[in-house]
Amino acid sequence: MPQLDSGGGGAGGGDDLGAPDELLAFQDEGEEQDDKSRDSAAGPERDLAELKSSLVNESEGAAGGAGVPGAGAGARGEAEVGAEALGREHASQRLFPDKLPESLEDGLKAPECASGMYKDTVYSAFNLLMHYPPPSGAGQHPQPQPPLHNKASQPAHSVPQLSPLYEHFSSPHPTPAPADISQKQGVHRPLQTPDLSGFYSLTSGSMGQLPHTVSWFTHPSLMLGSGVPGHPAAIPHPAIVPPSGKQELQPYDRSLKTQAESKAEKEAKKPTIKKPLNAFMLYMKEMRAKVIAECTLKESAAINQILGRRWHALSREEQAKYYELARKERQLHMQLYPGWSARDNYGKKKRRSREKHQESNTDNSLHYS
DNA sequence: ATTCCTTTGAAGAGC
DNA sequence: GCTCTTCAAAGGAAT
Repeated sequence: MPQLDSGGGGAGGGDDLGAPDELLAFQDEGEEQDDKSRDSAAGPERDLAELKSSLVNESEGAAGGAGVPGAGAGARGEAEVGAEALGREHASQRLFPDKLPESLEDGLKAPECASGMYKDTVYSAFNLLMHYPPPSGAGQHPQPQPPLHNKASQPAHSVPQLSPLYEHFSSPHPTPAPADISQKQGVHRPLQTPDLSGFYSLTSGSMGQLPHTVSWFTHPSLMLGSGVPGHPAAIPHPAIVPPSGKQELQPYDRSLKTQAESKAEKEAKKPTIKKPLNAFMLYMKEMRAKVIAECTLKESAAINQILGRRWHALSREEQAKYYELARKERQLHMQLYPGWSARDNYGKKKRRSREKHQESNTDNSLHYS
Protein backbone atom coordinates (compact mmCIF):
# COMPACT_ATOMS: atom_id res chain seq x y z
CA MET A 1 0.00 0.00 0.00
CA PRO A 2 2.64 2.54 0.86
CA GLN A 3 4.24 1.79 -2.43
CA LEU A 4 1.37 3.29 -4.30
CA ASP A 5 2.29 6.75 -3.34
CA SER A 6 5.96 6.51 -2.72
CA GLY A 7 6.69 7.56 -6.23
CA GLY A 8 5.04 10.92 -6.04
CA GLY A 9 6.58 11.04 -2.66
CA GLY A 10 6.11 13.56 0.06
CA ALA A 11 9.45 15.04 -0.70
CA GLY A 12 8.35 15.52 -4.22
CA GLY A 13 7.22 19.07 -4.33
CA GLY A 14 7.55 21.15 -1.26
CA ASP A 15 3.99 21.90 -0.44
CA ASP A 16 2.91 18.67 -1.95
CA LEU A 17 4.30 16.98 1.08
CA GLY A 18 1.92 14.39 2.15
CA ALA A 19 -0.61 15.18 -0.45
CA PRO A 20 -0.28 11.70 -1.85
CA ASP A 21 -1.22 10.50 1.56
CA GLU A 22 -4.63 11.90 1.30
CA LEU A 23 -4.81 10.74 -2.23
CA LEU A 24 -3.88 7.35 -1.14
CA ALA A 25 -6.76 7.16 1.22
CA PHE A 26 -8.98 7.83 -1.68
CA GLN A 27 -7.14 5.69 -4.12
CA ASP A 28 -7.69 2.75 -1.93
CA GLU A 29 -11.31 3.44 -2.06
CA GLY A 30 -12.26 0.20 -3.57
CA GLU A 31 -10.47 -1.97 -1.15
CA GLU A 32 -10.90 0.39 1.70
CA GLN A 33 -14.50 0.86 0.91
CA ASP A 34 -15.02 -2.78 1.36
CA ASP A 35 -13.19 -2.68 4.57
CA LYS A 36 -15.07 0.32 5.72
CA SER A 37 -18.45 -0.82 4.69
CA ARG A 38 -17.73 -3.94 6.58
CA ASP A 39 -16.59 -2.13 9.60
CA SER A 40 -19.00 0.68 9.63
CA ALA A 41 -21.92 -1.40 8.59
CA ALA A 42 -21.47 -3.69 11.50
CA GLY A 43 -20.30 -0.85 13.67
CA PRO A 44 -17.04 -0.53 15.51
CA GLU A 45 -18.37 -2.97 18.04
CA ARG A 46 -17.40 -5.58 15.61
CA ASP A 47 -13.79 -4.62 15.68
CA LEU A 48 -12.88 -6.39 18.80
CA ALA A 49 -15.16 -9.24 18.12
CA GLU A 50 -13.41 -9.85 14.85
CA LEU A 51 -10.07 -9.33 16.37
CA LYS A 52 -10.94 -11.65 19.14
CA SER A 53 -12.13 -14.37 16.87
CA SER A 54 -9.20 -13.93 14.61
CA LEU A 55 -6.87 -14.18 17.51
CA VAL A 56 -8.64 -17.19 18.79
CA ASN A 57 -8.35 -18.72 15.41
CA GLU A 58 -4.74 -17.80 15.25
CA SER A 59 -3.99 -19.38 18.53
CA GLU A 60 -6.01 -22.34 17.55
CA GLY A 61 -4.09 -22.50 14.37
CA ALA A 62 -0.91 -22.28 16.31
CA ALA A 63 -1.91 -24.87 18.82
CA GLY A 64 -3.90 -27.23 16.70
CA GLY A 65 -2.31 -26.78 13.36
CA ALA A 66 1.24 -26.85 14.43
CA GLY A 67 2.40 -28.01 11.08
CA VAL A 68 0.12 -25.68 9.17
CA PRO A 69 1.02 -22.15 9.98
CA GLY A 70 -1.56 -20.76 7.64
CA ALA A 71 -4.44 -22.55 9.17
CA GLY A 72 -5.35 -19.78 11.53
CA ALA A 73 -5.63 -17.19 8.86
CA GLY A 74 -7.53 -19.46 6.64
CA ALA A 75 -10.12 -19.95 9.30
CA ARG A 76 -10.58 -16.25 9.65
CA GLY A 77 -11.98 -15.82 6.22
CA GLU A 78 -11.55 -12.07 6.25
CA ALA A 79 -10.51 -10.10 3.26
CA GLU A 80 -7.82 -8.26 5.14
CA VAL A 81 -6.26 -11.45 6.26
CA GLY A 82 -4.90 -12.02 2.82
CA ALA A 83 -1.31 -11.35 2.12
CA GLU A 84 -0.44 -9.25 5.11
CA ALA A 85 -1.68 -11.76 7.58
CA LEU A 86 0.31 -14.46 5.94
CA GLY A 87 3.40 -12.65 6.93
CA ARG A 88 2.23 -12.17 10.45
CA GLU A 89 0.99 -15.53 11.39
CA HIS A 90 4.32 -16.73 12.38
CA ALA A 91 4.92 -13.85 14.69
CA SER A 92 1.42 -13.97 16.05
CA GLN A 93 2.07 -17.36 17.41
CA ARG A 94 4.69 -15.91 19.62
CA LEU A 95 2.82 -12.89 20.72
CA PHE A 96 -0.44 -14.62 21.28
CA PRO A 97 0.17 -17.90 22.88
CA ASP A 98 -2.29 -19.06 25.50
CA LYS A 99 -1.84 -15.95 27.51
CA LEU A 100 -2.56 -13.11 25.22
CA PRO A 101 -6.08 -13.90 24.22
CA GLU A 102 -6.78 -13.86 27.89
CA SER A 103 -5.52 -10.36 28.31
CA LEU A 104 -7.30 -9.38 25.22
CA GLU A 105 -10.41 -10.95 26.59
CA ASP A 106 -10.13 -8.59 29.47
CA GLY A 107 -10.37 -5.78 27.06
CA LEU A 108 -13.24 -7.35 25.27
CA LYS A 109 -15.14 -7.58 28.47
CA ALA A 110 -15.50 -3.86 28.37
CA PRO A 111 -18.21 -3.14 25.84
CA GLU A 112 -17.22 0.48 25.52
CA CYS A 113 -13.91 -0.83 24.37
CA ALA A 114 -15.39 -1.61 21.02
CA SER A 115 -17.60 1.43 20.82
CA GLY A 116 -16.62 4.11 18.42
CA MET A 117 -14.72 6.11 20.91
CA TYR A 118 -12.57 7.53 18.25
CA LYS A 119 -15.57 9.59 17.34
CA ASP A 120 -15.21 11.88 20.28
CA THR A 121 -11.67 12.69 19.47
CA VAL A 122 -11.19 16.39 19.60
CA TYR A 123 -10.63 16.86 15.95
CA SER A 124 -12.03 20.33 16.01
CA ALA A 125 -8.71 21.51 17.21
CA PHE A 126 -7.33 20.43 13.93
CA ASN A 127 -8.79 23.51 12.42
CA LEU A 128 -6.35 25.46 14.49
CA LEU A 129 -3.57 23.51 13.01
CA MET A 130 -4.81 24.22 9.58
CA HIS A 131 -4.22 27.84 10.28
CA TYR A 132 -0.85 27.27 11.72
CA PRO A 133 1.64 29.17 9.62
CA PRO A 134 4.43 27.32 7.94
CA PRO A 135 7.44 27.11 10.24
CA SER A 136 9.97 29.14 8.44
CA GLY A 137 10.23 27.93 4.94
CA ALA A 138 8.47 30.92 3.47
CA GLY A 139 10.56 33.22 5.54
CA GLN A 140 7.74 33.57 7.97
CA HIS A 141 8.04 32.96 11.61
CA PRO A 142 5.44 30.78 13.13
CA GLN A 143 3.30 32.39 15.71
CA PRO A 144 4.60 31.90 19.17
CA GLN A 145 3.13 28.79 20.57
CA PRO A 146 2.19 28.12 24.12
CA PRO A 147 5.08 26.62 25.94
CA LEU A 148 5.46 22.94 25.67
CA HIS A 149 4.43 20.52 28.23
CA ASN A 150 7.42 19.38 30.07
CA LYS A 151 7.35 15.94 28.68
CA ALA A 152 10.37 14.76 30.46
CA SER A 153 8.71 15.47 33.73
CA GLN A 154 5.61 13.54 32.91
CA PRO A 155 5.20 10.23 34.52
CA ALA A 156 5.49 7.41 32.11
CA HIS A 157 1.90 6.40 32.55
CA SER A 158 0.30 9.75 32.58
CA VAL A 159 -1.53 11.36 29.75
CA PRO A 160 -0.45 10.05 26.39
CA GLN A 161 2.59 11.77 25.13
CA LEU A 162 1.26 12.97 21.90
CA SER A 163 3.36 14.53 19.33
CA PRO A 164 3.40 18.04 20.69
CA LEU A 165 2.23 19.46 17.44
CA TYR A 166 -0.86 17.42 17.61
CA GLU A 167 -1.14 17.43 21.33
CA HIS A 168 -1.37 21.11 21.44
CA PHE A 169 -3.91 21.40 18.76
CA SER A 170 -6.01 18.56 19.88
CA SER A 171 -6.46 20.06 23.26
CA PRO A 172 -9.61 22.10 23.39
CA HIS A 173 -8.02 24.28 25.99
CA PRO A 174 -4.32 24.19 25.49
CA THR A 175 -2.89 24.57 28.90
CA PRO A 176 -0.24 27.17 29.04
CA ALA A 177 2.74 25.73 30.71
CA PRO A 178 4.13 27.44 33.74
CA ALA A 179 6.17 30.42 32.85
CA ASP A 180 9.19 28.95 34.46
CA ILE A 181 9.06 25.76 32.52
CA SER A 182 12.22 26.49 30.67
CA GLN A 183 13.93 27.27 33.90
CA LYS A 184 12.81 23.99 35.26
CA GLN A 185 14.33 22.36 32.30
CA GLY A 186 17.42 24.34 32.71
CA VAL A 187 17.34 25.64 29.21
CA HIS A 188 17.03 29.06 27.74
CA ARG A 189 14.14 29.73 25.54
CA PRO A 190 14.05 33.08 23.93
CA LEU A 191 10.77 34.78 24.21
CA GLN A 192 8.84 35.10 21.02
CA THR A 193 10.63 32.12 19.71
CA PRO A 194 8.45 29.64 18.00
CA ASP A 195 8.64 26.46 19.88
CA LEU A 196 9.55 24.27 17.03
CA SER A 197 11.28 21.94 19.31
CA GLY A 198 7.98 20.82 20.57
CA PHE A 199 6.63 19.62 17.33
CA TYR A 200 8.14 16.26 17.58
CA SER A 201 7.46 13.50 19.85
CA LEU A 202 9.78 13.04 22.69
CA THR A 203 11.05 9.73 23.69
CA SER A 204 10.09 9.32 27.28
CA GLY A 205 12.64 10.97 29.42
CA SER A 206 14.90 11.78 26.61
CA MET A 207 14.52 15.47 27.07
CA GLY A 208 16.09 15.32 30.43
CA GLN A 209 18.81 13.17 29.09
CA LEU A 210 19.78 15.39 26.28
CA PRO A 211 23.02 17.18 26.60
CA HIS A 212 22.76 20.89 26.78
CA THR A 213 25.54 21.64 24.47
CA VAL A 214 25.10 19.86 21.28
CA SER A 215 25.89 20.77 17.78
CA TRP A 216 22.37 21.32 16.64
CA PHE A 217 21.99 24.18 19.07
CA THR A 218 23.89 26.37 16.78
CA HIS A 219 22.82 24.79 13.59
CA PRO A 220 21.50 27.51 11.34
CA SER A 221 18.43 25.51 10.60
CA LEU A 222 17.62 25.45 14.25
CA MET A 223 17.86 29.15 14.66
CA LEU A 224 14.40 29.45 13.28
CA GLY A 225 12.70 32.52 14.46
CA SER A 226 15.22 33.11 17.12
CA GLY A 227 15.47 36.64 16.04
CA VAL A 228 18.56 37.00 18.15
CA PRO A 229 21.67 36.47 16.10
CA GLY A 230 24.12 34.43 17.97
CA HIS A 231 21.55 33.38 20.47
CA PRO A 232 20.95 29.72 20.05
CA ALA A 233 17.50 28.28 20.16
CA ALA A 234 18.92 26.66 23.25
CA ILE A 235 16.62 23.74 23.37
CA PRO A 236 17.31 20.38 21.91
CA HIS A 237 14.72 19.15 19.52
CA PRO A 238 12.71 16.28 20.92
CA ALA A 239 13.16 14.38 17.73
CA ILE A 240 16.78 14.18 18.60
CA VAL A 241 17.71 11.37 20.85
CA PRO A 242 21.16 10.59 22.07
CA PRO A 243 22.54 7.33 20.79
CA SER A 244 21.06 4.45 22.66
CA GLY A 245 18.66 6.92 24.10
CA LYS A 246 20.83 7.61 27.06
CA GLN A 247 23.04 10.47 27.81
CA GLU A 248 26.65 9.77 28.29
CA LEU A 249 27.16 11.06 31.77
CA GLN A 250 30.67 9.99 32.39
CA PRO A 251 33.20 12.28 30.85
CA TYR A 252 35.82 10.34 29.10
CA ASP A 253 39.46 11.08 29.30
CA ARG A 254 40.25 12.58 26.00
CA SER A 255 43.92 12.47 26.63
CA LEU A 256 43.77 8.73 26.42
CA LYS A 257 42.04 8.75 23.13
CA THR A 258 43.66 9.05 19.82
CA GLN A 259 42.25 11.56 17.46
CA ALA A 260 40.79 8.85 15.34
CA GLU A 261 39.18 7.29 18.32
CA SER A 262 37.66 10.48 19.50
CA LYS A 263 36.45 11.10 16.03
CA ALA A 264 34.81 7.75 15.93
CA GLU A 265 33.44 8.41 19.34
CA LYS A 266 31.98 11.66 18.21
CA GLU A 267 30.40 9.87 15.35
CA ALA A 268 28.98 7.32 17.70
CA LYS A 269 27.73 10.02 19.98
CA LYS A 270 25.96 11.83 17.26
CA PRO A 271 22.45 12.24 18.47
CA THR A 272 19.80 10.39 16.60
CA ILE A 273 17.24 12.41 14.79
CA LYS A 274 14.08 10.42 14.76
CA LYS A 275 11.79 10.05 11.86
CA PRO A 276 8.78 12.27 11.85
CA LEU A 277 5.62 10.48 12.82
CA ASN A 278 3.27 9.42 10.11
CA ALA A 279 -0.46 9.78 10.25
CA PHE A 280 -1.09 6.47 11.86
CA MET A 281 1.57 7.01 14.47
CA LEU A 282 -0.02 10.29 15.39
CA TYR A 283 -3.34 8.58 15.62
CA MET A 284 -1.87 5.87 17.81
CA LYS A 285 -0.34 8.37 20.12
CA GLU A 286 -3.61 10.01 20.69
CA MET A 287 -5.78 6.97 20.98
CA ARG A 288 -3.53 4.62 22.83
CA ALA A 289 -4.39 5.92 26.26
CA LYS A 290 -8.07 5.67 25.54
CA VAL A 291 -7.78 2.13 24.41
CA ILE A 292 -5.71 1.28 27.42
CA ALA A 293 -8.18 2.93 29.72
CA GLU A 294 -11.26 1.48 28.16
CA CYS A 295 -9.98 -1.89 27.26
CA THR A 296 -7.74 -2.48 30.24
CA LEU A 297 -5.16 -3.67 27.82
CA LYS A 298 -1.54 -3.02 28.36
CA GLU A 299 0.33 -4.87 25.70
CA SER A 300 1.17 -2.52 22.93
CA ALA A 301 1.02 -5.19 20.31
CA ALA A 302 -2.59 -5.96 21.12
CA ILE A 303 -3.45 -2.31 21.43
CA ASN A 304 -1.90 -1.59 18.11
CA GLN A 305 -3.99 -4.25 16.50
CA ILE A 306 -7.09 -2.58 17.78
CA LEU A 307 -5.84 0.79 16.74
CA GLY A 308 -5.08 -0.50 13.32
CA ARG A 309 -8.63 -1.65 12.91
CA ARG A 310 -10.01 1.58 14.21
CA TRP A 311 -7.78 3.45 11.88
CA HIS A 312 -9.39 1.67 9.00
CA ALA A 313 -12.78 2.36 10.45
CA LEU A 314 -12.14 6.08 10.49
CA SER A 315 -13.84 8.16 7.91
CA ARG A 316 -11.73 9.69 5.20
CA GLU A 317 -12.19 13.08 6.71
CA GLU A 318 -10.97 11.89 10.03
CA GLN A 319 -8.00 10.17 8.52
CA ALA A 320 -7.27 13.17 6.37
CA LYS A 321 -6.77 15.23 9.47
CA TYR A 322 -4.05 12.95 10.64
CA TYR A 323 -2.50 12.87 7.21
CA GLU A 324 -2.43 16.61 7.28
CA LEU A 325 -0.86 16.63 10.69
CA ALA A 326 1.75 14.21 9.53
CA ARG A 327 2.40 16.36 6.52
CA LYS A 328 2.99 19.35 8.75
CA GLU A 329 5.32 17.35 10.91
CA ARG A 330 7.29 16.23 7.91
CA GLN A 331 7.53 19.78 6.71
CA LEU A 332 8.81 20.95 10.05
CA HIS A 333 11.21 18.08 10.21
CA MET A 334 12.56 18.89 6.78
CA GLN A 335 13.08 22.48 7.75
CA LEU A 336 14.71 21.63 11.01
CA TYR A 337 16.97 18.99 9.57
CA PRO A 338 17.48 19.77 5.91
CA GLY A 339 20.17 17.21 5.42
CA TRP A 340 18.55 14.48 7.37
CA SER A 341 17.64 11.28 5.68
CA ALA A 342 15.69 8.35 6.98
CA ARG A 343 18.65 6.33 5.96
CA ASP A 344 20.65 7.94 8.74
CA ASN A 345 18.85 5.76 11.21
CA TYR A 346 19.13 2.59 9.25
CA GLY A 347 20.85 -0.09 11.18
CA LYS A 348 20.54 1.71 14.46
CA LYS A 349 17.99 -0.73 15.56
CA LYS A 350 19.21 -4.21 15.82
CA ARG A 351 16.58 -6.34 14.32
CA ARG A 352 16.07 -9.81 13.21
CA SER A 353 13.26 -8.95 10.91
CA ARG A 354 15.15 -10.23 7.94
CA GLU A 355 15.57 -13.54 9.63
CA LYS A 356 12.01 -13.41 10.65
CA HIS A 357 10.90 -12.54 7.16
CA GLN A 358 12.88 -15.33 5.68
CA GLU A 359 11.33 -17.65 8.15
CA SER A 360 7.85 -16.52 7.37
CA ASN A 361 8.64 -16.68 3.70
CA THR A 362 9.74 -20.19 4.20
CA ASP A 363 6.58 -20.88 6.05
CA ASN A 364 4.56 -19.36 3.29
CA SER A 365 6.35 -21.21 0.62
CA LEU A 366 5.82 -24.37 2.54
CA HIS A 367 2.24 -23.48 2.93
CA TYR A 368 1.65 -22.73 -0.67
CA SER A 369 3.85 -25.32 -2.27
C1' DA B 1 19.69 -5.27 29.04
C1' DT B 2 18.05 -6.12 24.74
C1' DT B 3 14.85 -7.65 21.37
C1' DC B 4 10.29 -8.89 19.90
C1' DC B 5 5.57 -8.02 18.95
C1' DT B 6 2.00 -5.24 16.35
C1' DT B 7 0.06 -1.59 13.57
C1' DT B 8 0.33 1.96 9.16
C1' DG B 9 2.85 5.06 6.51
C1' DA B 10 7.13 7.29 4.70
C1' DA B 11 11.25 6.79 2.53
C1' DG B 12 15.33 4.57 0.80
C1' DA B 13 17.59 0.69 -1.75
C1' DG B 14 17.77 -2.40 -5.35
C1' DC B 15 16.31 -4.36 -9.56
C1' DG C 1 8.19 2.03 -11.55
C1' DC C 2 7.74 -1.67 -8.62
C1' DT C 3 9.01 -4.46 -4.53
C1' DC C 4 11.21 -5.02 -0.32
C1' DT C 5 13.13 -3.27 3.91
C1' DT C 6 13.67 -0.22 7.76
C1' DC C 7 12.05 2.90 11.09
C1' DA C 8 8.84 5.74 13.62
C1' DA C 9 5.72 4.80 19.09
C1' DA C 10 4.54 1.98 22.88
C1' DG C 11 5.17 -1.15 26.75
C1' DG C 12 4.59 -5.91 28.26
C1' DA C 13 6.72 -10.21 27.30
C1' DA C 14 10.38 -13.02 26.03
C1' DT C 15 15.24 -13.92 25.65
